[in-house]
Amino acid sequence: MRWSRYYVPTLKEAPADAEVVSHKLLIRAGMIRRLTSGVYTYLPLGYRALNKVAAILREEMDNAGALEVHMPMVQPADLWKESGRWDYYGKELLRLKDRHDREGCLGPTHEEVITDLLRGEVRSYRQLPLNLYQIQTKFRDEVRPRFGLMRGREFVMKDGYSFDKDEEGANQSYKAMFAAYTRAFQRMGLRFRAVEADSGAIGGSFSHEFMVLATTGEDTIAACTACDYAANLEKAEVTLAGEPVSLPECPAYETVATPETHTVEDVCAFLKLGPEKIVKTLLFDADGEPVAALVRGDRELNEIKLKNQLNATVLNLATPEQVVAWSKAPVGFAGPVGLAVERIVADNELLQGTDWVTGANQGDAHHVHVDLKRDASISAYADLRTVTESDPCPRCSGKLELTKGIEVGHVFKLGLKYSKTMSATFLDENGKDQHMVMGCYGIGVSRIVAACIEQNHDDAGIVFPPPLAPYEVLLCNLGIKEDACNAKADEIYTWLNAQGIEVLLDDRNERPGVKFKDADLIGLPIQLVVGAKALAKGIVEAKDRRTGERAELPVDDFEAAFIAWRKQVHEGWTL
RNA sequence: CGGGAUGUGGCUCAGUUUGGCUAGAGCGCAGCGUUCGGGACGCUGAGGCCGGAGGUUCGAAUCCUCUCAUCCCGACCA
Repeated sequence: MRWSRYYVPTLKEAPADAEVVSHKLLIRAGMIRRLTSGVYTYLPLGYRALNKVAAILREEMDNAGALEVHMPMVQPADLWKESGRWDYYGKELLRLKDRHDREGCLGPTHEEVITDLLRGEVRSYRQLPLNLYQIQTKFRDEVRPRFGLMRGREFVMKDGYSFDKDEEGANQSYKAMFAAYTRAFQRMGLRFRAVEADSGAIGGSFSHEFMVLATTGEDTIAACTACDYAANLEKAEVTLAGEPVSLPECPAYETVATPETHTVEDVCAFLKLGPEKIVKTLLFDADGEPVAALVRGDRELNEIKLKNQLNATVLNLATPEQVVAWSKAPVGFAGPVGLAVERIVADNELLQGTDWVTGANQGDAHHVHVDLKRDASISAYADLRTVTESDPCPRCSGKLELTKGIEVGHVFKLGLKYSKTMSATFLDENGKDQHMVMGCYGIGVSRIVAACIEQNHDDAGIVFPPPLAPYEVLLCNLGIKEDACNAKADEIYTWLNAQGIEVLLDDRNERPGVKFKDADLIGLPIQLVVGAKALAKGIVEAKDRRTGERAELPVDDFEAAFIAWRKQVHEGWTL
C-alpha cells in the first residue's frame, strides 16, 4: 500500500478525553475515531490490526475443530426470558422494541441464540460434539465505558460454544479451547496468564480468564510465585492456616458505650484495639432478603464470594434505611449478637479467634468479649474475604503476588445451565433424552488490540508485535523528488509485495522529520529508509522499531541482507 | 445510579470571575515561494449561529433556568 493513496490521519496531540495510552495512541495513529460514548469506527490501519487478531483466532479455532458461523445481533426477548436472563442481565442489556411492539435486545453474548439453534437441529448423540464460533460485534450498555477500545459498549468478540453428549466430552472441549486460546495468545506475542475466574453473569461451573499483563489493567490477579496457581482476585481462594485445636476461654460479653464510632477505625481508636480484634458486620439485600456477612475488621469482604455462597441472583449492600430497619440501629453498629436476620454467614477466619468486638445493634454501643459460637447464631462459615499478598497460595502454600491484568479471554464450562432452562436435548445411545453439556468461550478481539498497545509502546508511539501489525514493514522514501530514490523504493516495494511481506510505502511529499515521527507513531515492526545520501553510499537503512537498533543493508545484496535482518527482528520478539 | 468537571473552527486550548469594538492563538487544512535525514519558515486564505432551548439586559461565549453531550472518581460489569 502506498501511504499517499491510503488514509492514516495521524495527530500530534491526543484528544483531551483519552486517558490511557492505548486510547491515545490508537487515535493519534489514525486507527480509530469515536462516534459516541464507547462506540468507535475503525479506520483502515486500525481495522487491519483488528483483522490480524481475528485471522489468528480463526486459524486456531479452525485447527481446534470449531466451525465458524454468524449469528444475529438483534435477538428476541422471548429467548432471554426463557433462559431467565431477561431479568438477570440488567441494564447492560440494551433492550428495544420493533414496529409491532415486540421486545428484543442487542446481543451482548449468544448463549440463548446458539442453544435455540441447536436444540432444533440436534436430535442424536451422533451429531455431537459440536463447537461453533463467530467473530461478531457485541453490544453491552456498560454503565461506564472508558479507555477507548478497552471497555467499549460496542466491541468485536470471538465467541464460541461447545455442545457435548456428556461431562467427559465437555471437559475435553474445554481443554481443547483452553489450549487453542493459549496458542493464539502466544502467537500474538502477548505476555499473558491464564487464571481461575468467577463465571459471573454467563453462569456455569468453572472458568478461566486469560489476562494480558499490564499495569493499566482493570483486574487484579493473584498469582503464586512457587507453583502455577493464578486466579482473579475476585475468585482467589483463602485457605486457613489450620484451625486451632482450642481457643482461649472468653469471658461473658458485655456492652460498652462507643459514642460516634461509625467505622472500624473509629472503634479501634476509641477502644484502643487493632482492627483484627473486631468483627465487621455487613448487611446485604440478597434477592430481597436481609443477609448479614461477617469478616474481620482488617479484611475486605469479597462480594462475589458472598453471592456465590448465598446462591443469590441479585446481591446489593443494604441501603442505610435497610440497615436501620434490620439492625434496629444506625449504620455502623450492626452486630451478630441478637441480630434479627435469618442468615448470618461468617468468614472462615473468624473460626480461628474469639473474644471479639462487635456492633451491639444499638446506637453508640458495641459488645466486647463476644464468642461467636456461644453468643450468635451463625448459619454458615465460608471463604468470604478477598485474599491479600500476606495470604499463602491455596495450592502449595507458596507466596502470592498481586498483579494487574486486562481480561482478553474467558473460557467457561457451562454444564447444563442453558440446556436445562432451554430444553436442549438429544437422544443418547439408549434412546433416552439427555441434556447437552455446554461450554462457552469468549475473546475480546478489539480489546486485544488495545491490550497489545498497553503492553507494547514507548514514548514515540506504538510498538506492534509482528503478528498483529497492520503491515510488517514501513518503507520510507525520503527522496520522492529524486529518480534514484523513487526507483529504488519502488523496486523494494515491489519485491516485498512479491515476497508476501506486507509493506506500507511512505511516498508522501513530506519532510523527513514528519515521516520519521509518523513511522514511530504507527509502530510497524520494521522500518526501511531509502534516502539519497545513503543510496549514494550504496545502502538502505533498516530500523527495528522495538529496540531502535539500526542496520545498513547493502543495495547490492539487499534481498539477502533484508531477510537476515528481518529474521533477527522476529527473533527478538520471541525471546 | 451517586460525586466532580467540561462543552468556543478538524485537534489542543485562551477569553467567562468583573456582560461592551469585527471571538482569539498554536497545530492541522488550501494556495504560492523558500526549505528538505527526526513533527521547517514566510506570505495569502478557508473554516466558528461560542453544545441546544428559553430568559435577564440597550447589549450575552460571559449572568439565570432548563436540557443535551462528553470525561473523571465511585458503585456495577465478559
